[in-house]
Amino acid sequence: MEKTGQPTINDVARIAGVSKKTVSRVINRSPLLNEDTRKRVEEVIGDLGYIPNPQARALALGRNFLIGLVHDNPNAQTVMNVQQGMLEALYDTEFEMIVRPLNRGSLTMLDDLRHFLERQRPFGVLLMPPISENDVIAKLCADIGCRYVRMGSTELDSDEHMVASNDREAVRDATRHLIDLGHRRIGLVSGPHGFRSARERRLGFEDAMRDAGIALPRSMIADGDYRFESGLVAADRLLDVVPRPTAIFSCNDEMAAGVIHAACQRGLTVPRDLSVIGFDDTPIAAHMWPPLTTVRWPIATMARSAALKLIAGMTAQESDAAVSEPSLFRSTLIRRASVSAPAAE
Amino acid sequence: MEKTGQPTINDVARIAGVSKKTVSRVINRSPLLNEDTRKRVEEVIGDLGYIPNPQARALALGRNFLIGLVHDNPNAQTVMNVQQGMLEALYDTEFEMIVRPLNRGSLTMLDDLRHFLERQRPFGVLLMPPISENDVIAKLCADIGCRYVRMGSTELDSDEHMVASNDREAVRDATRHLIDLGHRRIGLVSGPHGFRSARERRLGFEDAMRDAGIALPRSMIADGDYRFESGLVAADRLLDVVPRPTAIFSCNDEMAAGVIHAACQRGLTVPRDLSVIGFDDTPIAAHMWPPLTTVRWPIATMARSAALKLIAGMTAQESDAAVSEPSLFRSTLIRRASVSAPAAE
DNA sequence: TTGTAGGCGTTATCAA
DNA sequence: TTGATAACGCCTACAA
Repeated sequence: MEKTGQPTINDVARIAGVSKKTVSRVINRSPLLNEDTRKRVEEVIGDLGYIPNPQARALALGRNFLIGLVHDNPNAQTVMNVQQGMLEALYDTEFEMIVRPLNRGSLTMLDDLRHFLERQRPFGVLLMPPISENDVIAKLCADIGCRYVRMGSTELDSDEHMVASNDREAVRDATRHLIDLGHRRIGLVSGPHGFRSARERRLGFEDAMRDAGIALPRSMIADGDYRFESGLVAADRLLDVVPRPTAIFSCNDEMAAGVIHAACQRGLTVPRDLSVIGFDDTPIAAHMWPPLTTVRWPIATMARSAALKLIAGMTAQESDAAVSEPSLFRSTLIRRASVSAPAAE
Repeated sequence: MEKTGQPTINDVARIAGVSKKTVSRVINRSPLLNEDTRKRVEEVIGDLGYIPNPQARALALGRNFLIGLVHDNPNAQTVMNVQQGMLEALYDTEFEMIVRPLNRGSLTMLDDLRHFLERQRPFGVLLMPPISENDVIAKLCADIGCRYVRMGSTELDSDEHMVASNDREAVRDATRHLIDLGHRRIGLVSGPHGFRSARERRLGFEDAMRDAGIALPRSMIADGDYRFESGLVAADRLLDVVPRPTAIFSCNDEMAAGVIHAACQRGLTVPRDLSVIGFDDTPIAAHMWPPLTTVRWPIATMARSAALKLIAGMTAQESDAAVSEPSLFRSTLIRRASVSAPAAE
């Protein structure tokens, strides 16, 4: 039992009257094993409550059982959803989740990541947007020899390295919903420059407006950074325009909350005076007043799928099922109370 | 350089012309080392880009460099804040954060945790409320020999194992604020049974009411579970009471959002018809309309301090500074727009 | 101040 | 189908 109190493979081998290697074979489900031997060893394992030491395995195998979540996401709920999805995939496997936030602004970001990967040598990493959009980062992972899967708003990499959503199309649909209701002056609160998702969503918005033959003056587009305050400021700008927009599409829910906040501050009523649509469908969307019409972004499902891709072929039960994890996920419009037809003028 | 491409301690030793042990001493900052030798070895380390293999160290030392975050918290923002605080403490150390959610409802929860601790053998774990309140869990950690620090709403353990906030007092102050403004019919949306924080907060509420000599009928207390929906339901019950309460204290922000939601659904205006106070000061508090008066709970700071306690004495720069991490943190009232004096009747 | 020998718990190699 | 032996990369004890 040694000093740690934990039984080791040696204890099992000795008591079962077999060699270490045989025990090892039992643990790793080797096919070439006598049934009787296996039974006997498994019994001893059960009696002793033996648990293979992950550190020792990691050393011997040259890789550990940690899946890293690398992110630099401003939205807490989004990060949590991703964590939850990952953990679902990792549940009942030998893998654990290790979280590594990165600071996009920092000059040392790349070094930080390299340092993390080289030191910790995780089995694989899940790259969250917006970091996932950076090809340099993906290349760094590849060079170091660390598996990776990127989550993104469009396909940026080969299937095995990618899980994507159809943001552009989803936003197009959402915008068309506003247009169908009769809105013509529709404002956009965009996401930050450098975010691929921001670009895709903006393109979707522009698609819909163009398709409907509606002019889109520059004054109807205000830049945001996916944070509440930026939504507030952007909405203030848009609502200053005369004539006022009758609807605003915000590139995420948090900024949409800012938009509604700004409207309330001016004494406007949503949706009577202003319709608002967000993106994400984080819990806040359903919780705010009025409940927010938004695009449901299946980020948790995507993360789960991404994690399964990462460990594909490593787990007993999944084998190649995981290889066929889907790579494209559809976002859909969730209609709630923040949208109505524009008031007659 | 071996097959992995990574240089090992052997490479460094060979090239520097010293023994492995000497290199090891350099890595671990052993005091008994010739300055020249150290310089020479460090140079080789730099040239090679050598990084000690954590798995090998973990095996040799019998412990790894993972700090676990064990939680079963319904609030995403709270969990993220804790993660952020932990990571701040772990920044620039050799420790990494590994996240382990637990399912309080599940019968296998204790086994799950035991399994996690025995398999992974984290260096230490941070226990978040509400599971941190469970003495059985703390005992399990102690028995297994895993360091732990509990975060809680009152002192549940000795200083080295505890980081606490003063919820009862903070809620007493918040409630008194309502009373001072003239409110007499004040409702309470409580937290779930079994949560120590829920109990402390409720006691604080009752303290204030009793101190002010205000009767507290059972109808003015509605049970919640810290989730939005429960706040909605609880508020509906409270607002059905005749005469209506003029203010509601909610034991967390998320439920407070539910309270405001319920009020809006009835056409009531906050704070004119109903004052609301929450607890936590999560971002949603400032983002909702009207901005929520709430109690700021310094959970990220607490988590940072807890993590520092965990690794106290393990880091070079901190040495014993971390031992003196504070154990009690004060929550304070943040006044925003969801509270006013009650309307004249 | 530095080096040698042995061990941490597991897996891989290759022979039996 | 099994087992002896040698890695894996680092650390501790003890010796020099």
